[in-house]
Amino acid sequence: MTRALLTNPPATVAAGAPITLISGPDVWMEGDATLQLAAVARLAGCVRAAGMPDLHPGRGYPIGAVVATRDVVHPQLVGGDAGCGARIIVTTVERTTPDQLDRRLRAQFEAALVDAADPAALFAAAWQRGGRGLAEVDGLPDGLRQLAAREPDDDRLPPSGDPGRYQAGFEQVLGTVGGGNHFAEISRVDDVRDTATAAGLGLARHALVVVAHSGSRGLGTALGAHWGPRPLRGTERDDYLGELAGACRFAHANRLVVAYRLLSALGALRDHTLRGGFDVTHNDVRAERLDGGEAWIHRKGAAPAPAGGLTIVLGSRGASSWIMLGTGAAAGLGSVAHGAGRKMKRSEALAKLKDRYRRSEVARSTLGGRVICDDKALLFEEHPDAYKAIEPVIAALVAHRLATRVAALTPIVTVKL
DNA sequence: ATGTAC
Repeated sequence: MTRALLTNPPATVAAGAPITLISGPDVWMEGDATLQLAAVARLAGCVRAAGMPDLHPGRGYPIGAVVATRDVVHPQLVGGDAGCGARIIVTTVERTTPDQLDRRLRAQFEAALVDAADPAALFAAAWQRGGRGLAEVDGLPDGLRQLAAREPDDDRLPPSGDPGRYQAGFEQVLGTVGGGNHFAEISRVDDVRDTATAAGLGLARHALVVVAHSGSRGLGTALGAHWGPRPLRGTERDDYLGELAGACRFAHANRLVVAYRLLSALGALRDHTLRGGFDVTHNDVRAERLDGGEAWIHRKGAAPAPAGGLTIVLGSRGASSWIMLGTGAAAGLGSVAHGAGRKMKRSEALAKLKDRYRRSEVARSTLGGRVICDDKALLFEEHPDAYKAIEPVIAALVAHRLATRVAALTPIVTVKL
């Protein structure tokens, strides 16, 4: 059965909803992950499931999966890191002074954002309007407010439910990266494959791009704890979706503040040094068209890739990220992988790599980039060796026509503070 | 992934 799952083109597995596995040559997939995907396809209301080439085992449910349901929504298929995603902003800056940049990055990420702003107003702005909301909050740095004013409003359903349940202190985490695979990064455009699309983003070879990969931090965990592991229907489902909308907007605001901090350290906050950018959420559930009807599309570690939509597949500090252009292909449920995907569990990576590398080696990547991280365990847990190779993942997405390549970004400095 | 407890 595992062998059948790993065939290419995609295989369909009996029992439960049809599953499409987006795999290809040299894409490693752990058997446990495909078993988890098969289990997901048997959940209440499930009509389709897709495994992306970064599929790997999660807690109960796999990461790198897209699950379509009718009527029922499963909060567990979004996970505790609800609203997590990636944000990029393109600059015209080409040069940095490494030591000065390190100092500036530390200063940015170690400073408190909220000192001068009213906490309740800050939380409400992020929950209600995401990054755009920060433009209206008094007391925030001018550069951040100007960056926020450039943001379009979110087109998803408006937040509802009870934000009062969650607003105790979460504004404190706005602008923080978090742990695990989250990072803030300055990277360089080193390979442009689609010049027209790249030009639309203002993206030119050698230019520096800031990348923020983070989520709603403790807020998503609180949401998951409140709603629990059961399927939701009717008004309960709608209340959850309203609160998820708030958490997703909060996560978007968080990534914008992280991007602001990177741009600030880089000295790229002026109008003439800023180009385009975009933000994608890869842990989410939303209503989308499917087979002529509407379905709830759950994404857990899968980035939306609608026809003509920009998206990003995140590399590691030892591998490039790829900006891609979606096709909206039904086979992938309008999605792509969110990254290379883990090859080793965190505990396994720590145990194996501690003996393989010195600590001075893990703070530097094979691509010449630097890592700013004070957590020794995290340096090993998130080492590039703990991840699959990115190139076969991108090649599989292209071969299955889920997206096309726009440009590759090579990490220069990765911040995990 | 996270905040907190062990």
